[in-house]
Amino acid sequence: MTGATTPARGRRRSEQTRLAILTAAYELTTEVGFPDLTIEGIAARAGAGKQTVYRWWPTKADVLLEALALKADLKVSTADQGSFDAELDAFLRDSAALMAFPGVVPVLRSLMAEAQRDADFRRRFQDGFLAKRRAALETVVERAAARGDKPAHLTAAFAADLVFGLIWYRVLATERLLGQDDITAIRRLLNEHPGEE
Amino acid sequence: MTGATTPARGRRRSEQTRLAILTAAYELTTEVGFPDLTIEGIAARAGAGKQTVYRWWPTKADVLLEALALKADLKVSTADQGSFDAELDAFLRDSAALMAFPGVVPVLRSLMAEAQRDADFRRRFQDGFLAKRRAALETVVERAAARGDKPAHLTAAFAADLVFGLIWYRVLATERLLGQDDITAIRRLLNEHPGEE
DNA sequence: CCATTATCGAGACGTAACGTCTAGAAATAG
DNA sequence: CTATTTCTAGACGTTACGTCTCGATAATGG
Repeated sequence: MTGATTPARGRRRSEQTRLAILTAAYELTTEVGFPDLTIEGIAARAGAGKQTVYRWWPTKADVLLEALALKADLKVSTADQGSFDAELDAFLRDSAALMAFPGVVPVLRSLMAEAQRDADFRRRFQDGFLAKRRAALETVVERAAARGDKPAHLTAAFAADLVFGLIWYRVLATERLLGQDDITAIRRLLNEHPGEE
Repeated sequence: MTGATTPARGRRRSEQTRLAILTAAYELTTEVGFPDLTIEGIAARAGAGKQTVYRWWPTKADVLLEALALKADLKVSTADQGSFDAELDAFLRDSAALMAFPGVVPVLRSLMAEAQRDADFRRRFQDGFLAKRRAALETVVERAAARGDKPAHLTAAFAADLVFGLIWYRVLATERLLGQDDITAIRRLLNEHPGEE
């Protein structure tokens, strides 16, 4: 039913308008903050009609979620680097780099906050962002397991909970960002081998 | 100036009304959710005037923060148990128990979300909740250090980031709560000793 | 080349909650 | 009894919401 059907006739969606809306949303968020961000404001700044925004995005948070992908480099390194530790290091550096993008941290805060308020957006945020990041890190751990490189007792899911937990807690509850010392500490922690088994 | 002065004359603040407001806020949140929670609704349910709520609390989130302390047992065990591992276990069990209180998880989500939107509340939430929890866990780690019980390379601050990171990430980004297996995994991870130094 | 269809910008509309403010009753202290 | 403070109750203007209407603009199909 809802397949990739119907090229359809009629006027096509304007890519230029789409980009203008995403850019306006991202910039406005850094200027006035997410709570004072309004669909009306986004449309006005983008030179678009309010209806145009409502047609394509259900909420302002969804606009911002898509704008994030446009503004920041969301690529994470999962390439085989030979060892678990090297791939973990690459992953952590990429994550730190992402959050160094101007405006990314406030946007991440806003999106996670909105995910607590709106159950529908929560699902879209999970699928469109959180799950992808998790999958990347879990890939690294699972490859380590296949290689016989993985510390005992460390599951992919638990490793992801730990790493993303640390990152998100820093973002949401503190002012400290992920630094080189943190990366070192995480690598040391996840690479330790208990004597047993 | 703003000391603990002035017993003052005039009518005293009604403790009964205060409790009615806190209870109403807590119950309403579980019923309609934080976004649809309104000061008007709280006042109406409590049989209080809107002005009475505004007089004592700056935002609805502050009402809920105080209601949380009223409804849930916020005590965390930091008593000396002889070993780092035993105290860590007690702390984690207490944390899991707190979140098993009915309604606590949704309230925690709402408060953390609100802390992202309102910088002033963010500070009050830090001081009135987050910092206290951190201090409890850091006490445990520091006592372990004094005892010579603490794993090398583990700082109190980093341990707190890890543990609270895991807990909060679970609450905010997943549906899984802290279980016995998680407690076991954390204890194992934080008690491992690298060979060096 | 014309009818059809979908998108576009612009803005009017009723609704809902906001936070402030006023008013009079109730409680407490000197 | 007088001054002071909190209490419930509700009116008030403001603001953004999401929906809806409108005429214009593009793209397709016959």
